[in-house]
This record gives sequence, structure tokens and C-alpha cells, in this order.
Amino acid sequence: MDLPSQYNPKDTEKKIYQFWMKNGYFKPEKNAPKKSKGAYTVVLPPPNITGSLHLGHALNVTIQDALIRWKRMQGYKTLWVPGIDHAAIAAQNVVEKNLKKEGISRFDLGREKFLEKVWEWKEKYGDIILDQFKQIGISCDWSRCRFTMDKEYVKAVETAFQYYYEKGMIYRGKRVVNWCPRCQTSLSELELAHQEEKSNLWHIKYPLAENKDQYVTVATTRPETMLGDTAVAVNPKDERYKNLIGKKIILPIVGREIPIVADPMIDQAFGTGAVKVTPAHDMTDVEIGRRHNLETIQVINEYVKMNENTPAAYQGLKVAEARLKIVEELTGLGLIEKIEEYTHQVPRCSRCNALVENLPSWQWFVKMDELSQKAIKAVESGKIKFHPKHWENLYFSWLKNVRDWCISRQIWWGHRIPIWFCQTEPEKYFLSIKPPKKCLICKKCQPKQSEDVLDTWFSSALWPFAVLGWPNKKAKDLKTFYPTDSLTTGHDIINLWVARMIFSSLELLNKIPFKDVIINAMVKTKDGKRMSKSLGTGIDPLLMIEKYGADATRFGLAWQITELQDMRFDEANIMAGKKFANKIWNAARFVCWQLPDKEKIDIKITPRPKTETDKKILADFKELVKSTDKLLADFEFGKAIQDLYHFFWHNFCDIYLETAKKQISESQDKKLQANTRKILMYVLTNSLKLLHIFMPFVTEELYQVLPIKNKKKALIIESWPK
RNA sequence: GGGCGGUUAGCUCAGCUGGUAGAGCGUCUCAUUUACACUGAGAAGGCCACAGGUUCGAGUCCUGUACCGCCCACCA
Repeated sequence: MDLPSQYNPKDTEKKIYQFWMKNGYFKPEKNAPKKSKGAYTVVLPPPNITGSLHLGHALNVTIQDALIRWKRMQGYKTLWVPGIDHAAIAAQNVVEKNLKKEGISRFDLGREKFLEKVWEWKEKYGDIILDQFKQIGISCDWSRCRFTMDKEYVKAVETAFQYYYEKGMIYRGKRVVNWCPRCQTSLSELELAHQEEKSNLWHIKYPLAENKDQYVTVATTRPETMLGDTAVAVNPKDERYKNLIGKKIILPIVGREIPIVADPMIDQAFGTGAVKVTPAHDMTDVEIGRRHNLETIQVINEYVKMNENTPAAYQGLKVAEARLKIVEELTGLGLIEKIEEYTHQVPRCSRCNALVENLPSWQWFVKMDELSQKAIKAVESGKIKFHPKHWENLYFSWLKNVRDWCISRQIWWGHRIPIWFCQTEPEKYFLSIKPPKKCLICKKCQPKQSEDVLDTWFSSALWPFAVLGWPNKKAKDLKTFYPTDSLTTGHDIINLWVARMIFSSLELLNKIPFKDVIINAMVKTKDGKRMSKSLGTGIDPLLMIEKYGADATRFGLAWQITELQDMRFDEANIMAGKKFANKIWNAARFVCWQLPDKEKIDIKITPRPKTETDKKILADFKELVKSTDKLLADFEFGKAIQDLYHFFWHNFCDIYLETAKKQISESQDKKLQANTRKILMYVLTNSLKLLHIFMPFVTEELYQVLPIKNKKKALIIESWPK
């Protein structure tokens, strides 16, 4: 046959991908031998509907595809389930931003109309990112593609909610939560991004009730919250304040009498050692308040303005304005002792970067004590392993100190909480998955459903089993493919997502969701900067595919995989991948030329070596198969592809091919000639199998044209060499 | 404040249980148009962040320091 002297990825990739799809090789029903070795399952971490492809995705799916293709060729019944996440807050924000351009807010539209807009957006953009994944060549079973808000998935979410609710693990409570004033919703602590901010530490004198000339000086970064102070706390061991404990203070401006309490949580060394306690607006103060039965006075509302519990002059002021006014007023009263410059971390919304406020609010929570214990045990016992192992530290440290999970969000896009409130007795409520015909409390009123939706991670926590058919216990996929085998993801969502999948599965199915968690490195720029669109430092993998081909892109990424936390992306590796694809192409072209017309060679039979060089290459290849299997089993993808590269380029091309030329053209020995051809074909074709998992397109294309005896229809379903 | 990564050739990175440093890319020299110039052969290039310690011997183990990065945290 006539192959051009250069491999052309563009022509090949589309054609080959369609060929695989058409033949259903990505489906487990069609890709396994009759006697399969069992199932091997992976679920794709579902990208957001707001997302566009970045190099992190490309790296992530390259790993998963290598594993899936390896297992598939080994004779496992492989399933890789793709899908998309509805990404509640993130998606809602994007649509809101678009509306804003037209000068419309979501409140102008109303809930139903707004949701229609989000659905429109989802229909339009939801599949784009998955189409991009296809260009990388990943072998997901697209017929099983799922969305976290499709009908069956909603059922899984409702079932999980009902389960927790009926077991008493979900409760409603007025708690101090992280509140994003921009998104107008509560956030979990994992959805915060702390940012350093230069501010001041104000030292404020609080006069004693019994003698107004005596003061206790408190140090605070948030003077405006003093309007909600209900105590001053000091450390019980603090000699400076010992005799003041139990005495009263008159809160300046407000005039309220508040106690001085002793709490071991107070650090004597910080500030003045005396702390104002605002149980409504500070997470620490909540604890202190609880221990000392302090009143909670909310002074900031959800629009971060001072509310009706503050003096008239403050009501309606924004927090920042109130701060200035308070400091001014205190200065006038001579109550500011000093102002220190102070740099500290302030919480911001990880979605919109707005300053997050702590305020009391009615929310729904999942009790975490039992769940976290289960999740901890599963990893401690080794049933679930992280790779690299050190990431287990991060997992444990979160779970061991975890707070109850706030699962309600005050947004519209998401799974609405299936709780209905009685209108006669508005404090009472009941669970109902379907709209109830009548109120189960008073039997008379038309109950109203909770306005809240669930945290997006509540639904993605169910991902590995929900996509396989849970809660339908008879679901065939669930039986065949669950628990899944490996999960590949980034370290940024170990607790947001991985931990929650683990305890959800343990609680709801009494099974682990996967055995191995592969944490891939964060892809950074060559200078070690974060890749981001807004900074202009992002690199679009599609551009790499356009320039060098999908195989080259995968090669370049896989080449750089190590156990490091970050990886500095170097385009040179992708260029090397392109060269390598071409090298493979030409090696195959050369081998074809050596073969007489119409001769097909059986590659299943290992040829016998006749020369030292023959012996060496066959032994090296055998060793390569063995070590590649070991490396893949240990998830050492970078080393695996580097070894394959080295073998193919140097051992096979530089040495064996050159020797083979002599053994064929310079020798008169017909048997030697024929045997050399066999070895050429044997090593070449079997190398293509090994390389296929990283570079699927070029290897498949060549497999299709090589003269192989008893050839299968495709390399993707060929058997892995032994 | 705590924890976790990292610091090895110009660049991106390997170096497992300790024995005088490796790969890819880049650079230089030569070869060749005979599978591939997206080629072949070869070469140069590193007091392995720093300071101590253990050892016959340390990039590799221990202690500490510095710098870079990430994460967690109730110093208000």
C-alpha cells in the first residue's frame, strides 16, 4: 500500500472516531470478549455546563482513557460513563450575567421564566464541552451520557434526600452561615475563597457598668458588628481581667448592658486579650455564645445592610458605611484607644468573589458525624486508596473536623427541596416528593414548597451510582458495574466531591463508590502561574490538537504526568508527540515495504529469534509489556509512556529496523529474511497495541492497513500483548 | 498559626529500600537524501537550594534555614 511519508492527524482523527462510534466499541456490550475478565468501570467527573475545555480536563481524560483502553484490550467489559453537571450557582450566575447585559435581573423574570432561560442555555451549551472531549479521542459510552438534572437523576436526588430526612440526618435550623450577598445564598465553607486584605485592628474602650471611668479595651477588625455584641470574653487564666469576670459592661452607642465572660478559646496574646462577642455574625462567637447562653442579635441583613436592630442612624447603611460611622462616633466619644494596621484573610465567594458575610439564617443541614466516620474508615482501612497517598491527609483533616453540611441554597437553578410548609402553622412542614394534594399538617391549607434548592454537590455526590441506575436496585448497570474501579480528578475537589461521594455511597448503598482515587496534577503555565482565561494564561487544548493532533497532545500531557502537585505545562512535549506519531507512522511504512505482496503475518505467534539482535528485541519487548503493565497498575502514566517511547524509537527503530535492513537485503538466507519480516511485524503491531492507549488514532489507522493475519476489526478491541 | 508539595543540566522533569547523576526538548559537531530532516551518530552542559548531622560512603536518611506554590484554621 502507499502511505504518505507524513502522518496527517486531521484526516485521520475524525474518520477513526466515527468508525469507533459506528461500531459501538465504547459500549461494554460490544467491546468485551464473550468470556470477559469482569467489569472495569470509570465515571467521568462531569464538567459544568458553564465550562469550556482546558488543559486540566485534557490531562484528566487522557489518564482515564488510557486506563479504559488498557482494560478493554485486556479483555474486561469496560464502561466509561460521561455526563454533565448542572452546577447550580455557577450556571445561574452565568445566565444572570447575560441577562444583566439586557438590563434584566432574575427577579424581573420570576422563577419559572428564569429557569426556562437556564434550560435554554443548557440545551445550547451543555454538550459543547463533551464534543470537545470527543476530539481528544476519549472512549466514553455516549449512549449512557447523563445530566444531573435529567429525570432519572432527579429521582436519585429525591430518594437520597428522603432517606436522610426520614433517618433524621437532615434538619432545619437557624444557624450562622456564610452568606454571599451577590448570589443571595448561603455557601458551605468549601465554597469560600480566602483572600488577604489590608485592614485595621481597632482598639475600642468598653466602659464598665459599675464605674464608667473604667474600661475594658477590645480589639476588633469589624467595629460595625459591635451593635450586635452580647458579651465581652476573656481567657479565664488572664490575670489582667480575672477580677472583671462576671461584671457588666455598657455597650457604647447602643447602651446595652452585656456581661464579661470567661472562655478558654480566647487567646491572651492576641490584641488586648479581650474580645467582643457577636454571636450573630461570627462563627467563633456562635460557640462562645452557646457556651454562655448569650443572646443572638442580628444587626446585618442579607443585603449586607444594617437592620432594624441597630440605632436609627445606622439602619439601612451598608456594612462599610456603618464601619466608618461607628469609628467616627467612637472617636467622638473618646473610646478609640488606638488603630493598628492589620492584614488578615477575608472570606469571599468562590463563584463571584463578593465579600461573604456571616449571618443567622434558616437553612437545611445534613448531620456529618456518622457520615464522616464512615468515610474516614473506608480510606483508613485501605478499601479506598488515594494516589499519590499524601492526598489522604487533606481528606482526613477535613473529615475529622467537619461541620454539618449546609445543603440549602437560596437560588433557583437546581434540585428544589421537597419540603412543604403548612400555611396555617408556618413553622411546620413535611416532606413530599410530589406536590401534595393537601397539607399533611393542618389538612386544610394549600402548602407551599420550600423556595430553596440543594447544594450542587449534594447531587454530584451521588454521581457514580446514580448514573448507573440507582435508586432502582434492579438496574442492570448498577449490578454489573458498581462499585466502579478508579476515579480520576483534581485535588481541588477532594473534599467538595470525592469525600461526599464516598460517604453517600457508603450510607445509601453500603458500598464504596470506587477503589482508587487518582489525583492528577494541576496544570500550570511554564512559569508556574495558574492557567486562567481572565489572566490570558490559559492554553486551549483544542488549539494544541489543531496544531499537533490529538495523539500528540495526549502524548505531551501524559509524558509530563508525575506525582507532583502541579505540573508546568511545556508545549515542547506536545511537539515531541507529533514527531513521535510521525516516527511510528514511518516505521510502519517501512515494515510494510519489507513485506512481499499479499503476505499476511500472524502476530499472535511469537517468532523465534535467529540472530542476537532478534533475541534482544524480542526479549526487550517482552520485558516492556511486563513493565508497562506494572506501571499502569501503579498509575505511573508518565513513566509508562516514556518507556514505550524509548523502546519504540531507539530499541526498535534505531537498532532493530537498521539491523533488519541488513538481515533482509544483505543476506541470501531466505529463512532469515522471512523470519526477520515476522519479527518486524510482530514487534511493530504489538507495540501499536501498547501505544494505542495513549495515542489511539495513529495506531488504529496503521492497524487498519497493516497486513495482519486473522486481524480483528479494530485495534481498540484487540487483545493486549502478554 | 498548622499541614502538604517543590527547590537536580538552558527549559520541563526522572532518580524505589543510600554507592561518585539520568530522560525529553534545546545547544554544538558530523553524517545522510537509501521508512522518517518531524532523520541518524556523537558531544558539550550539573560542587543535585543552603547549613549541620548519621555513615566507609548521601541528590537519596535525620535536624534546621531560606525561597516558591498549594491547602486548612474560630488570633477576634
